[in-house]
Amino acid sequence: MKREHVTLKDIAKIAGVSSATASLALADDPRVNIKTKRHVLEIAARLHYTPNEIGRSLRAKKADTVALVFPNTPHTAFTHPFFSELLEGISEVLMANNFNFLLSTTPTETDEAAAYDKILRTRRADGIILWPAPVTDRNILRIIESGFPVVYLGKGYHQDVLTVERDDVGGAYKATEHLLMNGRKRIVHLTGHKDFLVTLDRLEGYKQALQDYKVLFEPSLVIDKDYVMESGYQAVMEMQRNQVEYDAIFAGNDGMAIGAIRALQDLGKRVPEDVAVVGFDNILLGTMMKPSLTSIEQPVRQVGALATEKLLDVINGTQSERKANGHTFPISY
Amino acid sequence: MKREHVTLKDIAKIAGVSSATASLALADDPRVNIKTKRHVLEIAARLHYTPNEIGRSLRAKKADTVALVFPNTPHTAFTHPFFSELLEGISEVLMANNFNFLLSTTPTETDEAAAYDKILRTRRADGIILWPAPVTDRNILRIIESGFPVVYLGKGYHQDVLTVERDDVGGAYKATEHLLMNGRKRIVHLTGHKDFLVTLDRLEGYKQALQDYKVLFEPSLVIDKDYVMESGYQAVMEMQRNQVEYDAIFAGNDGMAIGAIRALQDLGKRVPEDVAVVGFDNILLGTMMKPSLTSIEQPVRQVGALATEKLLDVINGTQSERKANGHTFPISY
DNA sequence: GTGAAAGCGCTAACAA
DNA sequence: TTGTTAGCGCTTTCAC
Repeated sequence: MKREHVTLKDIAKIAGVSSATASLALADDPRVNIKTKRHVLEIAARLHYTPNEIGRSLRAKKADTVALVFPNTPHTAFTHPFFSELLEGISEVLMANNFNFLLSTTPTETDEAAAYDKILRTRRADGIILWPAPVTDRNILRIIESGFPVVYLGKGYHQDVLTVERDDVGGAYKATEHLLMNGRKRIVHLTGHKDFLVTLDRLEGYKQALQDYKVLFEPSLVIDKDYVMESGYQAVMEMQRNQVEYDAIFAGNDGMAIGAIRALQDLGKRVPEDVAVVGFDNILLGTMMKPSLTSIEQPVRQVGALATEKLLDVINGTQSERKANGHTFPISY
Repeated sequence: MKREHVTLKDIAKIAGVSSATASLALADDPRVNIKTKRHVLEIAARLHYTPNEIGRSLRAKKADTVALVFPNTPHTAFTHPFFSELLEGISEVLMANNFNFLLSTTPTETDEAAAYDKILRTRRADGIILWPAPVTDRNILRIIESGFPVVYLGKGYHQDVLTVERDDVGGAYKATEHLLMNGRKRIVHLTGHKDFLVTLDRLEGYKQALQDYKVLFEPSLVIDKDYVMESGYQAVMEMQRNQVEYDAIFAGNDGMAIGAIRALQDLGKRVPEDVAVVGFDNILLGTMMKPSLTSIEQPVRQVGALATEKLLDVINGTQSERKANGHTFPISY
């Protein structure tokens, strides 16, 4: 018993006007007679008329929709700790602007190209928010060059792309500095996937801090991991087996930090007395742990919101589309 | 330099056929000559043609899109621990079926009605997945009665609605039983918002277990809270002030459990020796805490996936739309 | 086997 | 001030 949908034509017919007039009336166009307008509006309200956006989209050649595209692989998945915050920031702005929010995930990274293309060509969305891709990903360039409105949530590796990024180098510098100022000398750094720029940036910040504080950088203290909680745990266990000596850990994200702390506890080491640990992201759960997790705050929600605002500007033509438009968020801790 | 879009007409013109034939060729219709077909397909591929889905939607009167609607309020927000898992389950099924995923949030619960209506009438989506609403919410009924394909992620309070729910009573029963079997007698229950059915169900399971184990239910041991980590912390502190005696806590979710554990630790109580704590949701972080959090597993991802599959069945007409279609997920721990 | 034409719901240019 | 017409891109009869 699916009710047929009430359309503009229905309204027009009942009101005894043409659909053009009805359309104008609903758009509150000054040309249409005030009485007719009221009449039309009254009928529309009574029948709970809402314009079919598909029809409107086809006509206007825009979808009033923004898509977030990202691969749903373990390390960039939904379960990524701050992913939900990002969604929240994006969603807020979109809803406030009466835009729709399309979520597009791909099972693997290689399918990403297809997903981009699809969004691009099916015209289901007017713009795309891109999740940071591996630096090796060449698809990004294609999208950017297509002229389609895009905002990239990371460091732009193309002059013309709109970006919103965080100061990962600076954040990592602060984290490391914090440990150095507490007198730590042998600071382990647990990295994420090395093919992400974020990872390289955090490593860079770590190195810079060491250098500024005249502590020799020791490659053996950098453990390549993958942003997963379990890896933090394993890293500590591996170091135990390899008899690595260290008095602090700077983890590439909070997940690894939490895993590391757990491992340290299981080994009977005291945190932070024996080993101090600093994370990155400042997820809420860190504050409730014992010991509390020291972490670098990531303004993820604001990143999402700002990225969306900038994208909408481009879509609405409020802003010149192709300009170096990078914006770096400061990171506090 | 926004490139104009390549349309079916373009393909047809270049191929030297009518757009009707081009359309049939692309749909692999047997009527069209194999040679023409190949020719058309070749050109389409070369020009990277993808049908405009808006046009197609308008014609077909369907959007190939499913919307998830929920209020973005603190306790049902994105940051809800298992929210991301739900998204993942939904997303997986939708992408596999070439459906689009629309995320629709509302700033307040009262705006939800508007959001539903909008989705319903703008025809942007063919079906809706409904986040569990407060039992007091009357909007749900309107949607259900509208005949629009809907699946509700909770206990149906309408005979005709398709639901996917979890066995919250049973889960809470198990959690409480676990504590009782460990010899605990004075078990505190931290509840979530009382106007959600989940909350009432968990309370019910708690009561049933007590009864079955011949432990007197004591209303003063039920503390009304709101599923937020901080509240778990506060609850313990309040009980301390009020000199409530207890030897176990069954928290309505993991967040409150984690908060409670932290408070207990701050008060110098040992977990689980002095006070045993059981949570609900089994979020990943619980396993990395020290002490590890005992929790009731929620198959949230599967709930999302199943809900989506059932909804697609309804949309595709694979399944009779209006039938008692409840499905209860078993909960393990 | 192919093309012409109609129409999904909407809006905008143009006429009246 | 209102109506007529056309067309966004697509698919689907119905002729040929």
